[in-house]
Amino acid sequence: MKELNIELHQGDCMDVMAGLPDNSVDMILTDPPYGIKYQSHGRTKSPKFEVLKNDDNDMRFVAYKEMYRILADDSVLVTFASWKNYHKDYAELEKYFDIKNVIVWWKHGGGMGDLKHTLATDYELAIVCHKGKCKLRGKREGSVWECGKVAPSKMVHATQKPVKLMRDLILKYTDEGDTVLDGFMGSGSTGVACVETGRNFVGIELDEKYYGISAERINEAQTATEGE
Amino acid sequence: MKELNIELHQGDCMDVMAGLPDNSVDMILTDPPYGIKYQSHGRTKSPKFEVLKNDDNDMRFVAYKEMYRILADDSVLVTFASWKNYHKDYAELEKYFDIKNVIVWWKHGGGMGDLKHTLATDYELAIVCHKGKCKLRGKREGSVWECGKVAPSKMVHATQKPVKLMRDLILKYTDEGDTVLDGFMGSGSTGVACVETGRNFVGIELDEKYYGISAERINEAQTATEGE
DNA sequence: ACTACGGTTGAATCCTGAA
DNA sequence: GTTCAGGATTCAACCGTAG
Repeated sequence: MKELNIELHQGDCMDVMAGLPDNSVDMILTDPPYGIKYQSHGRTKSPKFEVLKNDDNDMRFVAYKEMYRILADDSVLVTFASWKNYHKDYAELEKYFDIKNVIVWWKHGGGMGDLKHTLATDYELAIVCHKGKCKLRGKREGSVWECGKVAPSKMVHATQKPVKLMRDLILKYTDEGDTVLDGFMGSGSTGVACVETGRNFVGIELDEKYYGISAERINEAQTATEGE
Repeated sequence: MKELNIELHQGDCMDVMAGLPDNSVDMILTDPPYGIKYQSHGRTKSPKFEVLKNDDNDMRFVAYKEMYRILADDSVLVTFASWKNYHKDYAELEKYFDIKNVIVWWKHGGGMGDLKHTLATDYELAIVCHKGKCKLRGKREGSVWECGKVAPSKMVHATQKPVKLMRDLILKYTDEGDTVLDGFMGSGSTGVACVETGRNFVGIELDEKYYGISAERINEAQTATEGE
């Protein structure tokens, strides 16, 4: 396999993105904090994961604008949302992009909270934003994608996305050798998916701990795919 | 089975709702025009169905406020949306209601449009809005509901919802003998589901033709369930 | 290869009290 | 008044281990 260009940054995504040229990446696939101060596992005492850094609306909204500049024409930005913050992200993204699809990631499995009065929320939304016209690779598909979530014992980040889901998205919107950007790496699933599918990757993470975890996971994926 | 109270009105839903007392219905289940000037089957010449009447944002937004008044405490309004207008409805409904869930109705099967550049949208969203606290009947459930769509050959309305879907929603949020309101009847599926589940029904439809179709379908359902 | 069983979990929600 | 933080609560599904 041709050698990939993997470029990781620890720091604020606005600072790092400022150094990236216009129209320079072929896809942006990212999962910013939703602005809900999510405390994983409902525990405030000895939580498994800390509350996320950068967890406010303005942060990601400013980033979306900068991402539009960096993204190449005829490419997509895919960003995640829950039904509670979706309407805010939609209204913001609509200013720059053509929103052409919203994919429902059906993750199955229970929810939490007041289950007498509310249904368990077992999906998240992926907003597909076009800059120009990005053609879809592979076979024709619907907008509800079933994919199991990461097993709790294997979780290294509170809101970790499955590599399989990221891989499917990358395969749908890019070609081999393209470059993918993730401004909020978290656990680094996007980067791992890039390595597995032969895409170059630019990853940014503010939190030192998660930067380290991301780098390690991506490195492991590179070792695993060597000699293929 | 106890005799049901079925009350159908042909006219503007604002006019009819003005005559309904506060807190007088136990659920509102409705599917207003989405404000996207939907022309069924992509045809502008000799379309199968005409462009819907009442198809603008303001109409349903004003109606939502009036519906809040009519709805009893500890009950829900369930209204449908697509991902394209969801953010507008959400922002409006949030002013009056507690939005507690958004159900994804996964209808399977392809959509239309530019399939080289967009995925087929094969779901719609049902926004569950609480006035007070409405408890859920039956077993605990997730938020993605699979239900096949109405066969094209049996369609009598451009945006017709399956009776099964409406029945499941009614069973989840009401008890037998409760009263359900639909301010935008369309094909009358909500009314048919009420008859089948033993709920009283108040239905309103502006369009004369669809009012007739609704009345007929509901009437047939009543005949079919007689003697049960 | 499978099944059975028990512990753990969840982009949550409610309530109370402090600031 | 209103916002914010902490602790209790939730249960079907999933995971991991044993047999």
